[in-house]
Amino acid sequence: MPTIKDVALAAGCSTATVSRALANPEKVTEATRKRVASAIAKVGYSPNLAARNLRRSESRTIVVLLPDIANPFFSEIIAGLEDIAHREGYRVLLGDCEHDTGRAKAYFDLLPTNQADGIILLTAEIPLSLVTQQARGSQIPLVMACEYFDQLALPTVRIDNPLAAARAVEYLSSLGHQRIATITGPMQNPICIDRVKGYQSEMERQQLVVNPGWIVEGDFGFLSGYQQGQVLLAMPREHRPSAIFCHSDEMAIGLMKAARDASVRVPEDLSVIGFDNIGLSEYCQPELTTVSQPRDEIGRCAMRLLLDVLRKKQVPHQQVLSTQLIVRASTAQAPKL
Amino acid sequence: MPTIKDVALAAGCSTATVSRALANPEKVTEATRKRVASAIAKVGYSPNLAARNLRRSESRTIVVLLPDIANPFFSEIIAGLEDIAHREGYRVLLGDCEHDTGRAKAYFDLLPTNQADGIILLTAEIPLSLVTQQARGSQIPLVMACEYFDQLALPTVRIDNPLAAARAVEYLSSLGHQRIATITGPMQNPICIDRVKGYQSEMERQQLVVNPGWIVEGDFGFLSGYQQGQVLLAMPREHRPSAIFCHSDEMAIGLMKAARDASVRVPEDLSVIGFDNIGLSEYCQPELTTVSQPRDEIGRCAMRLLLDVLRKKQVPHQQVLSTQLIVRASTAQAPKL
DNA sequence: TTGTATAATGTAATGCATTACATTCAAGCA
DNA sequence: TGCTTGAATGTAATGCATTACATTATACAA
Repeated sequence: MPTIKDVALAAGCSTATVSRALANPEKVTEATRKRVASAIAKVGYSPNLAARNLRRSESRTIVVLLPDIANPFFSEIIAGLEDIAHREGYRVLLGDCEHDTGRAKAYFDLLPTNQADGIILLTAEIPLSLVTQQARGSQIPLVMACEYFDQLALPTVRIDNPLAAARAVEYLSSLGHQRIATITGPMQNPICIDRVKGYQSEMERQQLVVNPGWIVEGDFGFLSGYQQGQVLLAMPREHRPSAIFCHSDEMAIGLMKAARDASVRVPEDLSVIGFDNIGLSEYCQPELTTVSQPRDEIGRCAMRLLLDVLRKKQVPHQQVLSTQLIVRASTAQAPKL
Repeated sequence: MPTIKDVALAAGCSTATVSRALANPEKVTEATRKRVASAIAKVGYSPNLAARNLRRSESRTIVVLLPDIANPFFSEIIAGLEDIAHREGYRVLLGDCEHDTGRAKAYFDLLPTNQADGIILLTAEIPLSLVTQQARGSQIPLVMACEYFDQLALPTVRIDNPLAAARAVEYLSSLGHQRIATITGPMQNPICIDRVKGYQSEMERQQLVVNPGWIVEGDFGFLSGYQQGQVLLAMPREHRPSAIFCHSDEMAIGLMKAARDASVRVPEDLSVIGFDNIGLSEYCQPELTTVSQPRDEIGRCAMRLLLDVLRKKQVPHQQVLSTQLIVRASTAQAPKL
C-alpha cells in the first residue's frame, strides 16, 4: 500500500503539503492541489485510517447498542442510522447486548480507548452507571433513541408514548370497548411505563374501570404475547377483556395465536392493537391494527443528533416524532354483552 | 488514558518488557509478569488499539456483508457469527448492501487498507470482480455462508439445497399432491437454481409433470410471495397447483395471504411449505410447514472458518450442514380432484 | 576462573498521518 | 531600496505499541 510519502515524492512536495491538500485544501495553492491530486491517483493512495485515527484520536466509528438484533423493529431504524453515518464518513458498529450487562460494558469501553467516537442507545436495559461515568462534561457523545432514562437528560429521539397509547385506547373506546387490557413490554423501560400511564389516563378520561389484572407484562416477543394472551383470555367471562392493546406487534401476533387456540375470534370477539407496524403486521391473519412509528426517521434523527454532539454543536435535548394509528382488520366494534 | 509508558514506569521496566508480558508472557520472568500485571491494574491501562493495529497492520474487524439487514433470516446467523468473533477478540462490522453494488465495493476496500481483516459474504449479489481481484493468493480472507459462487472455490458454509428442496417435494408428493409449484428466490442466486433443480429432479423421480408456469420467481420478501401467489392461484382450475414450495418463509406467508384473499383454504385446498423456519413461522395462521436451516450453526461455522483462514490454517473448501423439514399445519393431504 | 550459551531486558526504529513551528518567498508599503 | 506581512511550504515532533537488534545478567562447562 502506498503511503503519504509516496504521494509526496510523486507530487514533488512534502508529506505535510499532501496532508493539507487533503484536509485543508484552502491552505494550498490551486496548482499544488492539482499536482497532489494526480499524484494520489497515480500511486493509488488511500490514507491509512489506523494511523489517522491514532493521530487524531478518533475512530469515525459509532456504536449502536440494541437489546436484540433479531427484533425486526430495529432493522429499519438501523437502516436510517447507517445511511446518515455512511454519508458523513462514519462506520456503524452494531452491538447486540442480548439483555446482557457485560456486553454493554464492553461496548462502552470502546469510548475512552478511542475505538468508538459515540454511542447510540436503542435500549435502556443497561446499567445506568455505565452512562453516568461517561457523563463528566455536559455534552457527551451519547444519544438515545426510542428509549430514554428519566433520571438523565440525554439527547433523545422518541415518540410521545403516553399519547400513542391514549390514542389506541381512545380508538378502542370509540368502538364501544369497555374492558380494555394491555400487554406491556418490560416494565423497567420508561417507555412502557409511559404507555401504561397513557392507557390508564385515557381509560379514566373515558370513565372506564381498569381491572388490575388487565395490565400484564410481556417482553415484546411472540411467545410472551401468546402466554399473557392465554392468561387474559382465561379470565372469567365478566372480566375477560374485549380488546387488548399490545406494546409490540410480535406480542399482538402471539396474542392472536392464543385467541385462535382458545377459539376466540379476532376481531369479532376480541380486538387487538399492536405497536410498531413491522412489515409482518400486514401479512398476519387478520391484518393487524397498530401504532406506526417513523422508524427510519428515528434512526436518521438519532444519528444526526449524535454527529452534532461530536461536532460540539448545541443540540435539542429532546426530539419527539409523531406516531400514527394504522387501522386494519384486527379491531372491530365491541361484541354485545 | 495511560499508555504503555506509564505502565513501564510503574513497573520499573521498559515498554518492551510490558509489551512482551502482554503478548508473549513466556518470554518474561514470572516476577516481572506479576509486577507488570499489578502496574497495569494500578494505572488502569488498556492498550490503544489504533496504535496496535497500525503496528501490526491488522484491525481485528470482520466485515459481514448481507443483502438485507431487515430480513429476520439473517439475524440468527449474525448472532452466531458475533458470538464466535467476540470470543476470539474480533469485532463484527455489519454491511448491508441493499442490493447496491457501490456499498459492497466500499466494504471490500476496507481489506487492502487494513480496516478489516476478512469478509464473510452472506450474499452472492455482488459483482464477482470484487472477489476475484482479491483472489491473488490461494487463501484469501473471504468466506461465504448460505450462498456461494459456482465459478469460485471459496471456503463456504451451506446446506444441501437440492436435497432440501427434493425432501420438501417428496413430502408433498407423499401427501398425494401432483400439481406442485414453487416460488423461488432471485434466480441469479446459485442456491435458488439448486433448489429449483432439486424440485425438478424430485418431481421427475415421482413421475410428476412440471408445468413451466409453476416455477415463478420472487425476491424472498412478503410482497413477492403475495404477488406470485396471486399469479399461481389465478391459473385455470386444472392447472392450478395444489401445493406450493416457497424459497422463504416470508414468501410463504405472503402466499398464504394471497390464498385468503382468493378464498383458497390452507391447507385444505392448498398446501404451503416455506424455507428457513424463522420465528414467525410458528405464529402465523396456519402455522407454517418449513425447511429449517441451522442458522446459528451456519454463523458459527462461517466465522470459525474465516478465523482459520486468517491464521493460515488449512480449511475445508466446503462445509455442508443439514436441514430438517418441520411439519406444521400449512400442509395436508391433497384435495380430491 | 574464564568463556560461552542462553535467558531476560533494554534501546531505538518502525508503522503512517497530522500539525506545531520554522522557513521561504513574494507582494505591498514607506 | 529595505522592511513588514502573510501565504505557501517544509521540517520534525507526535500519537502509541511493537519488535529487531543490542546489551546485560545468569548458568553452566571447561
